[in-house]
Amino acid sequence: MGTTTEDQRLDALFTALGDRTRRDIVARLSTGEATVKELAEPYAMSMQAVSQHIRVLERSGLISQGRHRQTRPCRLEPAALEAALSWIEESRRTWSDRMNRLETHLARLQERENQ
Amino acid sequence: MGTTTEDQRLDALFTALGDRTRRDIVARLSTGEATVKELAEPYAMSMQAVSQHIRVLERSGLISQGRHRQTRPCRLEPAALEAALSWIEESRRTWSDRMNRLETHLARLQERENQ
DNA sequence: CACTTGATAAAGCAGATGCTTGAGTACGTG
DNA sequence: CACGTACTCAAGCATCTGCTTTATCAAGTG
Repeated sequence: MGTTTEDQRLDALFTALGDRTRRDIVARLSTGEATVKELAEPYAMSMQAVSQHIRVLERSGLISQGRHRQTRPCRLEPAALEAALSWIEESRRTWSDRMNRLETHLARLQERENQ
Repeated sequence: MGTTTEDQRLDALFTALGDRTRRDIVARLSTGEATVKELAEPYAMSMQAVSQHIRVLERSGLISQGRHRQTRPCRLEPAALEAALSWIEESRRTWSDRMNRLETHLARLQERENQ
């Protein structure tokens, strides 16, 4: 558990998702592949800026880029999303386990009081 | 859907999770409350630095701080975790829906070919 | 070939981030 | 009251980010 490499992986993942533009891009790619130009179209910023966001997303493992003619189509890598999901779910599970223990503990205390 | 405020909320959430120390703190708090001093103990950095991480987590809604004597106990706010989870699950759902459609489409094409 | 299109590379810059140290505050204890 | 403890506030600083612009490259098109 908790190796440094895994930490770096999660750093890159969550940092990548911590930007509105990049979340937009991920959401867009969840509906299918798209080229850099297509991804850049909705934004006021330059295509270079979007290209840099794509680099961040690629380094995080969230997307990958292929080659087709003069374009570089981007596609979502859902495995990376799963990694982020898993981390959150682990924390949630730990928290709710503890809540359940507290609950049963309190229930027992109350039972004794009512006897 | 997709209001600016919700975007800012998600920015804060994912950015907060994009740091190893802050994820550590969240994981630690999923097992129960802790004071700033207790949270700072495992790290080489100053308590002030940890206090600043806590501020970031608080602004993101992931944790909240109370007061008890001279300490400020921190507790996890699981609702914020759920918000992050939901965003990821939405993207995943969109992606897998599309995959299912592609699958059935390909199956149909193959059926016709085999006739 | 010259020219356009889709994209990356590189440099520069304003602003954010993660830490530090030093000072201040609030509560509790001798 | 003086002192210790648990913290926050504030300023400073190195580094990182998110963008820009200019330059370059690779793949089609006239």
